[in-house]
Formats: sequence, structure tokens, C-alpha cells
Amino acid sequence: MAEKVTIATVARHARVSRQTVSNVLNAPHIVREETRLRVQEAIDALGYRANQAARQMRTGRSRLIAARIEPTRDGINGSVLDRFLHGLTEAAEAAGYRVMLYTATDTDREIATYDDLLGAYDLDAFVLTGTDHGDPRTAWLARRGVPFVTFGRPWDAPDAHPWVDVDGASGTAEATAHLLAAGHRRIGFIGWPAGSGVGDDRRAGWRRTLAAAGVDVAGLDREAVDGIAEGERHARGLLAEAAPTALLCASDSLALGALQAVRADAPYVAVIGFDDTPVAAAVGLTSVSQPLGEAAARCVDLLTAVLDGPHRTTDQVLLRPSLVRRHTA
Amino acid sequence: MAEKVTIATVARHARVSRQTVSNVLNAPHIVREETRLRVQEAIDALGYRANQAARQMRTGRSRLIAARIEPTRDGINGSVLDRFLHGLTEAAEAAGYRVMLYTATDTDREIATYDDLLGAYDLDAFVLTGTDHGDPRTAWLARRGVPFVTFGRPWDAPDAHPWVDVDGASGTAEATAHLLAAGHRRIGFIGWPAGSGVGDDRRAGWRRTLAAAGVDVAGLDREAVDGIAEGERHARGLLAEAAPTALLCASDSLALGALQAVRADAPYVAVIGFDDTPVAAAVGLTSVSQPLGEAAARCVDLLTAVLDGPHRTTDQVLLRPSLVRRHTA
DNA sequence: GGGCAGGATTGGATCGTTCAAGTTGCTGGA
DNA sequence: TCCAGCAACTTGAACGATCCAATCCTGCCC
Repeated sequence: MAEKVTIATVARHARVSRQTVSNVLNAPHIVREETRLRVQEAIDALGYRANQAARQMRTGRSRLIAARIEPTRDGINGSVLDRFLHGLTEAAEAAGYRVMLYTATDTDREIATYDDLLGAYDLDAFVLTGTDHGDPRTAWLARRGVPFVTFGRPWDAPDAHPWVDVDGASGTAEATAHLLAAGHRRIGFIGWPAGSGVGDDRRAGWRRTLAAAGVDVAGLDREAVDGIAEGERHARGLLAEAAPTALLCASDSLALGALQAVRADAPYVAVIGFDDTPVAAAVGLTSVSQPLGEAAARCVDLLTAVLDGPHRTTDQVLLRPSLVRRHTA
Repeated sequence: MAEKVTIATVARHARVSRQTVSNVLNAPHIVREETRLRVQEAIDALGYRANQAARQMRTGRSRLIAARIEPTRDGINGSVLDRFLHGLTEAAEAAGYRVMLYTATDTDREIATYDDLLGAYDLDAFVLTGTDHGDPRTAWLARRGVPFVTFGRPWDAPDAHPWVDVDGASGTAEATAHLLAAGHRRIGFIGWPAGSGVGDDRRAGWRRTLAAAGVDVAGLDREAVDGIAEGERHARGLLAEAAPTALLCASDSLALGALQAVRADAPYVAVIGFDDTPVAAAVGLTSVSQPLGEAAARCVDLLTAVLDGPHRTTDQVLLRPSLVRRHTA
């Protein structure tokens, strides 16, 4: 078994002091080129890797980012978080950080967990998903001065803290425009009940685009709880009462339900979903795709800007989703 | 802003030495009860939390477990990993460990990542998913003496290392028995190409149960690449050529495809999937459910047995899945 | 009352790194 | 000639916990 390789081992091997090795790693510009190369050679030859625990003890920085993993919820949408986490892990790795997971059943326990994680592991930052109006978690973190980013806007205070989000309205607008261009005039929308920021946003893109085109939307808007069965039910209702030629849905779950209703009753009706989940790809459902990998990367960008440099950059990032065209529209 | 609370702060507050505080935390039985309570009070009052970095530097243990997060693949099955990770995070938390994520594009890079993680963070253990025949990763970890568990059996050497798995054959056997009990005799199977341990295992449960019941399976077995489209194609083939009254599938993706074929051509045919994904729940698909939360918990059990105690326990755990009955069978 | 056994408690060293202060050797201006 | 100023590197101390060995109690027995 190989001996433990520390900074002292490298120093001895390269005939310099520990500090010089440390400088090669953390401040290369103050070391003479010749020395730097000699030390670098020793590092490579010995396979030295800086011990994070020791570094953290001295600097108070752990190079660890916490992200919450939620239980897969009702629908198909679990994979969205899955892909976001994957992107986050990759982006963090590229920036020299690692992702640590945590769970919590309710908000109080989640805040207790923050305390725990900060106390025991000195976490550098948090990434939150699914924050809603007046979230106590962001308030707590801000009060403690802990860096964090949310994936999802704080709808009541757009510049309260750094966030990354996807412009849902732009996505539904693009989908609606695509349907208009294909000749559709009666375009139904199956969305979530009013009051959720994300749901209202997605509905707004549809409404705005049709209004701009001078198309009437009376009777074409439905509010449904997310889920395939609900999607199917509301699609049948719309088909029966409003005679739409196309259906735009706020999620792939709803769209999948709508697709079933359409296939049975009105095969010519177009259907578009939202989130571009694997299921959409599998059944050939046209869907609005969120750039989750990029969203995750920008989250890491915002965090590293705060952590690694004092230069304040833009704190909010709004990404444009894109329409993935398949068979259903 | 609160002062940093260290073991020395607690010691001063409770009028004992640092060592006594440490003993209260790590070896309570050697401290007098009265003292222990006084120290515990100080800990609570000050909100003290042991600094992991310092502890790790001295003990060489990080209380960190690494788990790989894979990109969501073709099918619906991403949520399986999602749920497993969630369970892992919870179980680890309960045992005083935390989960750190990593990704890797290929096996070589993954092993390089192990080296990195071990060198920099002193990870205590790894949880691997989706190992296959003669996996170089497990060999590498074993050679280095790093504790690890796999979720999934090493099919070529059943006792090579600790693992937790779900008995797929038992799942398909139960599903087949359920179909037999409902009066079905011509039960088709749409599985994966022979050669994958998991796929062969799931097929075996179906074959074995029908053989025991004296039912012929000639022409009823199909090998399909995973995915909804493939499931639909093979289901149509089976319906046309073998006149089955029920279809058992190796995954929910395949089953969803089969369901589409069945609904179009032969609505009376029963369909059962595997994995009980959210999609199955949403469309009412009967499916075999893996106890992912328990599997994750048992993974943590195996690891803590190795890490915290010298007592060797059982190294392999095989869990039984259960059939979730819905509308399709 | 003294000595002793045994457990409770203490101070000092240590893990590997970085920070702060110091040393060395050289250049250049007064 | 002398010293300020700089570059390049070295040395000592500190982060916060645990381990080790030494010391202090305390009760008990003779």
C-alpha cells in the first residue's frame, strides 16, 4: 500500500518548502517558472492530491454545494429534477466543486438540515429548487449570509436573490406561434390552477400570443391538477365543448392524457406538451424542452461568481426553452 | 453574527476540558452521568456541531458516501434511480452519513474519479448501480480496499462483494401466477435480448412459472430493445402471430408500448409492466414494484456494518418485489 | 491515617494545509 | 558604501478535532 502523500512529501521530493508547493497550487504566479515546473513534476510523479479536510479547516471553505433531492412526485416530471441534478454535478465538478444531497420532509426540518450541514460540513452554497411565494428557506439563508441560488424565480420579488429560470411564457408562446403558423386558430390550453407562478407564466405565453394574433380564446382555457387522467378528462371536455384543432398543455403528463383523448375521439387534433420528458420522446409527443443542463451550469456560474470572486455579476438568468417537434404537432 | 462554537467553547461553558466534551460525544459510557448531562446541556445551549473537517483530519473518516448519478437514459426508467437516490440520502442521513454525487462518462474516467474523490475527500464508501459482468470498477475498489456496495448482483460471481438486489424472477413469477389465477393460459413475454443478467432473470421467472403450471411458451417469448416504440412493435407481432391473452413486459416502457398496441387491436388482452414507475401509476398499468427505499436502506446497512463495526454480517441481500394491481391486469 | 486501585480529567502532540511573518540574495539609487 | 525595495523562498503558528500519556480525585481497605 502506498504511503500517504502530503504536501510535505512533495516538498521533500522537489527540494522546496511546503509553502512553495502550496503556492504552486494556489498562487502559481508568485513562483519562479523553473521551480514551478519542478514542483509540478513531483506532484504528478507522486500522484499528490490536496486533502480537502485540511484545506477546509484552514480556509473555512469546503468546495461543497448542497442540493435537495425530492421524492419523485405524482407525475412524469421527476425526470426533470433528475436531469437538472446530473447537469449540476457535472458543472460543479468542472468548477472544482462537489454536490452533496439532502432531503427534508417539511420546511422546518429543511432549515434545521441547513444548520446541520453548515455546522458540520461548512457547505459553501445551496441550490434550491421549487421555491414558492415568500419562501422561509431563502429568507433564512439570506439572513445567515449563506450563498445560494434557486432554480426557479421568486415570483413576488424578482430581484430578491440570485436565480436561474426558464422562460415558460416564451416556451408556450413559441409553441402557440408554431400552431398558428400551421394554420390552427382554435388552440386550447390545459394548464394548472391559477396562483402558481410557473403555471400562470406558461398560460400567459399562450394567451399573449393568441391575443397578438387577434384570435379569441373564450372557452379554450382549462385549469387541471397535474396528471394523465386529468389531462384526458379536460381534453375530452374541450373537444366536446370548444371544438379546438390543437391542444397546448402545461406538462407532458397533461399532454399524455390529452393525447389519449385525442387518439380516441379526434385524431386530427394537434397536441403539445411541456418539459420534453423521456416519455414525450418515446411516444412522439411534440414538447417544449427546458435547457436543464445549461440551467444547472448557470446556477454553478452564479455561485462561483459569489464564492471565488468579489466582482458582482448579473444575478438573474432567464433561459429560453425550445420547441422539440415530433409527430403530434 | 454568532461566534464560532468549537469544542473549547463548550468545554469552557460546561467547566470541563475539551477531552471530556469529546468523550461525551464519542465515548459517553466513560463519563460520569452528572458531567455528561452538564456537557450535553452546554452543547444544546450553544448549538455546537462537531466540525467534520477537523474530525476527519484526525480520524481519517469523512462520513461521506459517494453515489453515481447517471444521465437519464432512453426510457421511463430514470425515475428508478431517482427514487433509489432519495432513499439512499435518507438512510445515510439516519446513519450519520451524507451522500456525495459524481458522474463519469466512461469506466476509465469513473475510476479516475474514484481516485480523485478518495484522495481529496477521503470518502468512506461507494454505492454503485448497474454493474455488469466482470466490472473493472468493483475490481479496482476491491484492490484498493475501499468499502463499497452495489445495487445489483454481480451475475458471474454471486459472493464477490456485498450487494443488494431485487429478485426480478420472483417479480415476474408473481405476475405470471397472478395471470394464471385470472384464467390466462397464453401469456406472452416481451423482454430484453438475452445476455443481460437483469433481463435474463426477469424472463426466467415467467418461464419457470409457466413450466411449473405445465403451460407451453413456444412462440410467446420476444427480445426487444427497451423503449415504447419497440414494445408496441413486438406486442403487435405477438398479437398477430401467437394470440396471447396477456403480455408480461420487462419494463414499463415496453409495457406502455404494448398497452398502445393492445388498446388499438385487442382491448381484452392484459398487460403487466415492471418497475412501477410514475407513468404506470398514471395510466393505470399493473406493474411489478421494486422496494427501492428498502434497497437503499439495506445498502447503507451493509456499508455501516463494514465501516462502524468489525462484526461481519451477511453480505448479500435479495429483496422481493411486489405486484401492484391496477386496471390493465 | 496512609496507601492504593481505578476511573475521571487534563495538557500536549498531531492530522495536512494555508496564513503571516521572516530570511536571503540581488538590484539600484543616493 | 549603504540601505530601501523587491523577488523568491522558508519558517512558525494556527484551524478544530482526537489520541496518548500523565495527573488528579475519590472511595476503600488495612
